[in-house]
Amino acid sequence: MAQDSAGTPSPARRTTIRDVAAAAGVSIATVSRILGGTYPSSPATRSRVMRAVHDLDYVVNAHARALSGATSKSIAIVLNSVVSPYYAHVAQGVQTEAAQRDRLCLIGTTGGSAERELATVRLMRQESADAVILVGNVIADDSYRSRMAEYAHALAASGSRLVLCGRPPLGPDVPAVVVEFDNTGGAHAVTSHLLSAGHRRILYVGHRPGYSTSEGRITGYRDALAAFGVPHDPALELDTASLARADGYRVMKRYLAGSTDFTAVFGANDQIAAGVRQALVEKGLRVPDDVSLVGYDDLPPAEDLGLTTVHVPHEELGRTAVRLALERESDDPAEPGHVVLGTHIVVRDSVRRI
Amino acid sequence: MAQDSAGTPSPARRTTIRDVAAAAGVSIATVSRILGGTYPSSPATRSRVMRAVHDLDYVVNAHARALSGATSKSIAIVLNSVVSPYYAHVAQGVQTEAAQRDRLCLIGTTGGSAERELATVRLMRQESADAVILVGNVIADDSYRSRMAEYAHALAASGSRLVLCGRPPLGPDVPAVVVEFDNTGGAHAVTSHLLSAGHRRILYVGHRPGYSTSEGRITGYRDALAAFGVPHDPALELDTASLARADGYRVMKRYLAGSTDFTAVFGANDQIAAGVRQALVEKGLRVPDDVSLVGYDDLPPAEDLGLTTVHVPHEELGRTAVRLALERESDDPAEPGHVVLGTHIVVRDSVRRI
DNA sequence: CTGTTAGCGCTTTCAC
DNA sequence: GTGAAAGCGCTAACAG
Repeated sequence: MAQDSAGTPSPARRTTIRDVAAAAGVSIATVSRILGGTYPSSPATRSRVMRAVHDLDYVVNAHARALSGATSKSIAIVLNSVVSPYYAHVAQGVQTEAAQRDRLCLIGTTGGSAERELATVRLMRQESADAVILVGNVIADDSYRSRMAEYAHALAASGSRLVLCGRPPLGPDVPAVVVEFDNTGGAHAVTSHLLSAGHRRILYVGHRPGYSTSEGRITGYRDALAAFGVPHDPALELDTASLARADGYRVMKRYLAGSTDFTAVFGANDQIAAGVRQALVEKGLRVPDDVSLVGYDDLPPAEDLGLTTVHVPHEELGRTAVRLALERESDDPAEPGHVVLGTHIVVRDSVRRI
Repeated sequence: MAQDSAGTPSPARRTTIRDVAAAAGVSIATVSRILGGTYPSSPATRSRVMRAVHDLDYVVNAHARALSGATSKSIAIVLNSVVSPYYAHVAQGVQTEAAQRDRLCLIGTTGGSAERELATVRLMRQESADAVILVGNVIADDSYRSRMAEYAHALAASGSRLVLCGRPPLGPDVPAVVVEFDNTGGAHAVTSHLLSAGHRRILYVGHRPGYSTSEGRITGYRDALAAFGVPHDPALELDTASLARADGYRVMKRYLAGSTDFTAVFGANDQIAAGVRQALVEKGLRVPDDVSLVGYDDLPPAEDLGLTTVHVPHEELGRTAVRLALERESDDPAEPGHVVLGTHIVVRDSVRRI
């Protein structure tokens, strides 16, 4: 009797190219060529092969294909978390662009831990991803810089590349491409918007010293103030530990207990602005009647709150990251590989002229 | 002169296990075993190998490893989009649990297109993912059922498995596991909450006939009404095309033009509720003073709006999906593989007793 | 304990 | 046009 005839169903074995070849009565080389596309073949053979493929519901083994030299096709994205709208939108952009270029998307989250980031990047290296895209805000200290340089070189050494999103560039000797937003410009624009409406005492809530994004935004704020000849008052700049709504609420509440010497608030992002708004409302101050409020990012809950804010093209960031990573493959490596995406202000209903 | 000595940098070749073996002066088998862990080896050899691995910054080639039989380690998740908070939270859960089990997470979005779903599932098959997790709301028609059965069998045939999240089960002959929420129970609970507060004319906004989730929720609504002896009035059930905020707004606005014969609104989800709220406010009706409002999901913007809603453990859904998929590997296949996750009501400040 | 060797499934020269 | 055969990098029997 035939082997494997007994009751135990043989543990699922994937149908291989060999099965297809046998079914079509051709060699595996022929099957490979026909499936590969660009290759001459007789219509008769071709249809027999295709029929076998269909009947057997054959799909290639991506691992075998990758191993045998065919360029692998995957983009890796590494971020803090997927639930934050900021990251989610960037991830969506990455995924969309990757799919359009017929590439698989590998995803890993780090929860902000450098250790998990390292592990994740290593994992992506194992998978030989075409590119590894790192997203997110970070303190650009020496430890960060050397870690990134390490990633960049390791990836470059195996023909992959590192893309940094919303993070500061690393220097010319590091083989990484950077895509970021114009934080300073956007912050300058909204601050000017407030200043034009007559506001002079503008609270900045949610600064996080050291974080490049934060530094960029507060610089725009200060520059705009200076441009309008408004003296800089450090007491109006409130730091927070995170950019979560709760922090905006907490810090604003505490400040309100001491002083109300301001007419407008600039939240470092929309979440902070939402928290600020809550604190104001609880204090009996209405937006925009009593206090004007602006945010940054144009993500939920900006629209729900009718918040004037700065629109940031998050999804475009993701797409650009993929595009850059892939296009630079054939490019000359002399190019800087640093792109800054513009932002624009979105006027809703949270600012009042005084 | 040596080959490859000229200017052109040889196209990045990844360092292989052979390089490590050579550097450490051992065979590749030894390297493989030492890196594999569970295997005896002399400390001396071991340290030499580890040193070489470190010096060369070697990482295994996941494709080669997968090809040579070592069980691949990846979980695929397929969803409409990552930017919707609903999907984002589920994805986060999947990713977290996958990482904990030391597995890579592949992600694909379909934008709701069946065609792209098919393509994505095929892609995941090529990658030989341990499991393919399909998330999201869907009309459970025959076309859907046969498509899922096809996926399930194809995946099962190659030792993988299909997991359906928030979708109806397929029947006992289809090798798929299902994880969903108790939509009916949650809807029953919030509706009862409104009824207990004295409301009798309760508008249900956002029904989508045919969608299993929607059917479950409206059933809970109707059952609760019946339990309180309130007659069912079909005119109070408003359909929408999607569950987007804009649809809630539009439908509510239209309804308000004709009638205001209700004291409470149940939004099919929080987004719908947010739109409803906007329409109410524009009409001069305040929440909860004039109209009570509840939602479903407990996702943003529920908290911002102080919305009483039903908390749904989205992240847990993702984790459970991974757990089920992986644990059933060794399990007996007789088990149904159908899990229903419970929900609970979250009382905030959008319901008033009358 | 360590080395040799045979594949895993596929692509790709090289012959025919 | 098509087939035969040589690897891709790794793991897992087999020897030693």
